[in-house]
Amino acid sequence: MTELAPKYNPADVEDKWYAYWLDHNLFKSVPDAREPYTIVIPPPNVTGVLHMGHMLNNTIQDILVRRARMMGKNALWVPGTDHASISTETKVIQKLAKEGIKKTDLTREEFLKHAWDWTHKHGGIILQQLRKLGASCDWSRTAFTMDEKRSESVVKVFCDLYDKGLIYRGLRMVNWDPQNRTAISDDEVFFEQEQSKLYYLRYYVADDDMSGATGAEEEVIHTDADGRRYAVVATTRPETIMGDTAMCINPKDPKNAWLKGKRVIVPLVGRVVPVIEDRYVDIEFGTGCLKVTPAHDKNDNMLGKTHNLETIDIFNEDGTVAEVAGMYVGMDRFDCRKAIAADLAAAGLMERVEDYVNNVGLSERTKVPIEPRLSLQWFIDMKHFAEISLKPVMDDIIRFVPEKYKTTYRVWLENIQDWCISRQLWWGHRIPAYYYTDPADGEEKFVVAENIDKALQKVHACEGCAGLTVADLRQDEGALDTWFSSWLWPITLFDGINNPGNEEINYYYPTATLVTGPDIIFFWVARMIMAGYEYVGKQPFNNVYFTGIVRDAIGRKMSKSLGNSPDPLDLISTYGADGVRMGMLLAAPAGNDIMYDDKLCETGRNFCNKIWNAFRLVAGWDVDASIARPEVNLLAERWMRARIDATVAEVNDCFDKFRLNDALMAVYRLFRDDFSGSYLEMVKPAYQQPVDEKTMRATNGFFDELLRMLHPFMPFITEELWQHLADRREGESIMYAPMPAAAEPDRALLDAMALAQEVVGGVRAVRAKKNIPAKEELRLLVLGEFDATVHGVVRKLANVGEITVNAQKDPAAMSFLVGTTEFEVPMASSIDVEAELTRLRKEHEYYAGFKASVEKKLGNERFVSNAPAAVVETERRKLADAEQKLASIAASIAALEA
RNA sequence: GGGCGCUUAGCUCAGCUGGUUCAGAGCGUCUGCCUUACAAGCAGAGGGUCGGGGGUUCGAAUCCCUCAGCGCCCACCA
Repeated sequence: MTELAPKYNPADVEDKWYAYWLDHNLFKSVPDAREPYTIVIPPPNVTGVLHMGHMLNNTIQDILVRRARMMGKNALWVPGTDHASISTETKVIQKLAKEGIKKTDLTREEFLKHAWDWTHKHGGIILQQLRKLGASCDWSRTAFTMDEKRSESVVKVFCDLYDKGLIYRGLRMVNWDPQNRTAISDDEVFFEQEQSKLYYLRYYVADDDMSGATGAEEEVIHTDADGRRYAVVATTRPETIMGDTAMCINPKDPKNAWLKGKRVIVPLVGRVVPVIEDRYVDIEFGTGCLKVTPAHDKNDNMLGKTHNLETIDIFNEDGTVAEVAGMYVGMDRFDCRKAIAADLAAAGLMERVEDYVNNVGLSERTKVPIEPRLSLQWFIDMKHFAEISLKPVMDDIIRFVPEKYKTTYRVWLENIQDWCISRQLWWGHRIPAYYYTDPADGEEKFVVAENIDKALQKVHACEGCAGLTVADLRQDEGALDTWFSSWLWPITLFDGINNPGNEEINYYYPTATLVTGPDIIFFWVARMIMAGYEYVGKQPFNNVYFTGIVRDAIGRKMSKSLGNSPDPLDLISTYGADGVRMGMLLAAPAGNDIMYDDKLCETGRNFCNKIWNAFRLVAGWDVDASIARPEVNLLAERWMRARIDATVAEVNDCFDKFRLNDALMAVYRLFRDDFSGSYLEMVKPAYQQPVDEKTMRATNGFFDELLRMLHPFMPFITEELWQHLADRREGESIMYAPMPAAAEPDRALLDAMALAQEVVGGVRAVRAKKNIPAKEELRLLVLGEFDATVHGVVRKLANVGEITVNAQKDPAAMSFLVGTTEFEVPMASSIDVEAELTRLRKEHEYYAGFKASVEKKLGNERFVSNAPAAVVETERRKLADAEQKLASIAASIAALEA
């Protein structure tokens, strides 16, 4: 046995064992006869770095996988990364910009080369970091959402859904990101409150014949100095007036009734537009008059459709004013707002400006205000998918933990919108649609096909198109939403799209548990469920464990700008991977936000040290085969056995409920309090004395079991010590040692020991109170019975010599109650009679009060007749106990007073 | 505007199909110990009228109503 350092040093062991696990292929899984247990990693951004959210998430996954492995399952954790199209493309553009290169100066191929270079340079760093955490992923399976297999699958699925009529191309109002010049889905928009202005603009009535106005209404009709009448429209976006094609009022709005059937003149622009009526307009808001710009607002677009209005798109892709606007051309939309506001004011067309707080939609990636924009995009019809994916979750075929997210999920599905899957980006899966000009009518048409050759075949099938060649086809320039590949992840990892029904997909799918954040329940979780049913006909996972959001100690979200997010690798080097894992888990009940604090990792590190030192103690014992096992050691063994049995059951229950932090806490207490604090103290031989063989064997056996129970949580230290514990073969690992199985614990013994421990606590409290050193042996008097089998425990743990049962009261003793029995520790020196009397009287008062409340309860006829017999019975027992205690305390008081 | 959830010890939380002396855990705090496994430790102690109010019940942290405060999600009124 080599010398063990007095402190655990994680750096000495972590890399060593990780390399060992890799060298012996211990993370590897191939289908076999065992039951599978599969987890697919939520693929992090390929160019991302590890943050605290990943730490939490991946710690949990590793715990689940390691435990399953030790429970005899064929456990597989598949790692991989996501190409994250918008995020990566943005980063590449920024990087190129620093080099003075503009994306628009590059061809698609050139740009993609830069993007791939970038991906190769930064890609996979995060997976390297996961190794530091101890992640037991089967790295041989590392996948990428844009690698060959995944890409092929994505294209296949697109074509299939198109053929099924579930994908369509349409001109729709989409969320446009003018910085990246791409459409984004509704889910990629977030709203922020903004301090803005509400501009009140004059819309003069055209061809005013002064009709329609009568009586009281006159009061609200605006008239200028020349007597011309006008309506006032409140808007936050005056820059869109060039796109106005109507003004809208509520048909039930009396104050604007005079405008009915009139036409008004768009200020500055001079365009004459009709006044339309629609109940959509809120009478109370502003003046009740709404300018309608069908090209630049979702609701306006809806009005445009209903009322057949012209649509004038006045913005370019980059958010500058387009040619058709006729004025302010080329100006940025926000500069234009300022300019137009000034011009309106100068022209006397601005009634007033008010401060106004409104919600502005921003692009999640670029943080730029999105521009509602009409464009041709690809969509998935979601009705079908919503139908197939609701029931399995509501029926718990897929179990959500915590359950509250079922409601969130249901509500989203019930209000689902079609999914815009096209992005005007290059980094991603290119949309497999091919455009061509039909020679017959000169119109542009398209086909959807897996590749250009198949596309050409389809084109040839059309009448009159036989003469077209590959050169006549143009592939769609757009790419697919990243989630269009992620939603296939649990399938494509086992090649279930390209090769349906293959051995791997049949074996590993459905996966066991998905561990992810609730923030991507719609983006990802819901869509995987849809794809799972559509393409495999089964749920992609049986459980979804939603982690919380990691926040700092005062509840703020971790963010780079706040600088409140610790670097996970720094944490690992400070506290050790095991310490950090424990820290993450300690504060992480499923679904609740977790308040992260370095303190938690410190607790983890301290615990590692505890384990380490317990091992040092045991490892330092010499065995002497000739000595007999002390009686108390046998008792300690039986008790430890029972404690482990009870805890295994508790841990199993916690895992069933995904209460991982409670599971860890149970094992933590088992090791620290029961094993280290009690068991080892009970069996520990005197200093430099040898230990008997049986005790040694039992202790090592317990240690082995405890290490196994701890291993999923703290893989490194447990492997290190487990290897020390016995001669292991090369390649052997605790990773595959069986998890202790549940057994019925010896409850009677647990109860007896609990009592003994209370007595130990009582004696120790006396010591603390009277400042008696632990080394000084004490005597113990029991005024009644005390189970003789546990006397040895009290002797050893409380350093008590003689224990006298059914003893006579000693007036010069410190006393305490355990249950209804009084225990006394005789004092060598005299005791502080007054202090002791005060304490006893206080105690007497408490029990008297308690007794009174129980008596009151039992005196209540309705309680006795209504409550279940068992409940009444416990009350009776409480009363009897209280009476006995009171008698005992009263006797002590009397003895002292005498 | 719609929905979900939360409020229990100084902090983070558990308990909540009502009834074991039910008010708990971890961390922190306080006191005493450098007792040769561990001061990253040991022993002991203190600490909450379970957010306020009302109701149901023999009995409420637990069920109902209401008020207050906080958080999240969805929608996005120009």
